[in-house]
Amino acid sequence: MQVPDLKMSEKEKKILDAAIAVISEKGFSAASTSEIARQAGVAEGTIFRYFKTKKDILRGILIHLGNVIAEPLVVYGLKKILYQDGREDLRAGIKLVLKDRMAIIDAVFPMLRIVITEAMYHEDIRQILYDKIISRAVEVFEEYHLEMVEKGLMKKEIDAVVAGRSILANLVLFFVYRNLFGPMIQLDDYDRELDQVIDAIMHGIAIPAVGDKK
Amino acid sequence: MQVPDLKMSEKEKKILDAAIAVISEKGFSAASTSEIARQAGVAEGTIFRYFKTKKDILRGILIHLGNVIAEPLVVYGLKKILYQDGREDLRAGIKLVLKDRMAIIDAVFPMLRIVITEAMYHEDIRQILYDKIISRAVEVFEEYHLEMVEKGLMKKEIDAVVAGRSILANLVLFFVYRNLFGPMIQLDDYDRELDQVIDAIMHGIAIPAVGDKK
DNA sequence: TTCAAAAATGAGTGATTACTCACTCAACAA
DNA sequence: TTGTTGAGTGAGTAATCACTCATTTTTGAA
Repeated sequence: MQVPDLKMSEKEKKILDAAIAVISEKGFSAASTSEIARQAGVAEGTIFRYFKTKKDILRGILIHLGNVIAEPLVVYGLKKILYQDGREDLRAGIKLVLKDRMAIIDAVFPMLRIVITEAMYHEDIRQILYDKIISRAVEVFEEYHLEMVEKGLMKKEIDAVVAGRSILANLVLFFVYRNLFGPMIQLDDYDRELDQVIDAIMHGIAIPAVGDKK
Repeated sequence: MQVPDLKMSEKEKKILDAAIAVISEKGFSAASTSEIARQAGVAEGTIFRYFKTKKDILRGILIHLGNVIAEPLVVYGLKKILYQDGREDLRAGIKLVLKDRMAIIDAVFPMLRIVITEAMYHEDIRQILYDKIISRAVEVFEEYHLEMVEKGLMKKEIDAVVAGRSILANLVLFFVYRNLFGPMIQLDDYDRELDQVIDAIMHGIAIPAVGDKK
């Protein structure tokens, strides 16, 4: 996925694209500015006209992710589910959105990999990640969750954060299992497994005691 | 958490401990052998008597994780749940085990962070991770899952892999949310949130349709 | 106590790093 | 045509890197 324009010169876009590619391949520390320059087709000095330091390139990637990618990844499509009433519609809607998100994650994975990795090591990166993406995602999901509780489709006993995290968690590990460990395992039928994942998210993995209502 | 002995000289242990500390702090590429040596209290040359290359140190950490840490992280305590019959016992057992796992993850987090990060970038590391830890974990959980299905406590419609992944996923994101983003958020009561997480794992976040049995 | 083998050392090596800066040159104004 | 500007350049710089190896220190059997 290419970096779209946004008050950004052609050169700057080229450099960011190259930086994402190289850093995602080797990791931030192992990626050299000389290789980024080569990949971008500019002189090494040019990079430092647009980014004061190498770390500024990382910040640029992160801000870009927040501005351009976070919105479709988090918000887009939720409304589609939000205004369904039937339970089967809900399930189908969730499936659609999850499939869609899998595709988006796939497309922006290089960028995500960089951000996730660096967030594990640097509190300042984590702070930006939280401010630009996570807090916004929580906000959006809280609204959605409230709507679902009012419709009697989601449990009010489970907080929005826990519920949202459960969805995200299952989605992420589904992705990791398929895309990172895919070569090592015998992959099940995608749709069948996704159905099970949704089942686990919606109704859990345990059999409820007889007579239990919730 | 310190590296325990296992056919390992005092020096080698010291170097591994220092390597884990330094690499976990800065990342593998940014960690220098000179700093690892300083932290270990040995000369830089000594490191290369025990590890042929820097990458061998990483391999050493990974193998150590597989040999010593994976077992308690994955297997230990499952039997405690396995031989409970009551449903409330099951819930309490899961809670105990999850709490215990949170503590273990906390203790080995430096090591985990290194392995997870490098696994994201290198297929060969991923392969070792799969062979030494994941495949073993799947094996253990499959046995547990089968037992639970036979007791009528877990759904047979959801595969062991999906069910186990759901538990792991919720546990991991619970940890990440609390320990990495803890400073940025207002933390709920730990036990209350953990109860909700278990609820989400066991019975899902959606309200089942009236008349539904599973 | 003696001495050979093993372990440990740290200065040295060539390669690579992020970053600088004196310079080039295309584009436009006067 | 001449002068001015600033984006773009890439050789240069000091620092740092992983790794080597000649030398010193430690060890333990005789």
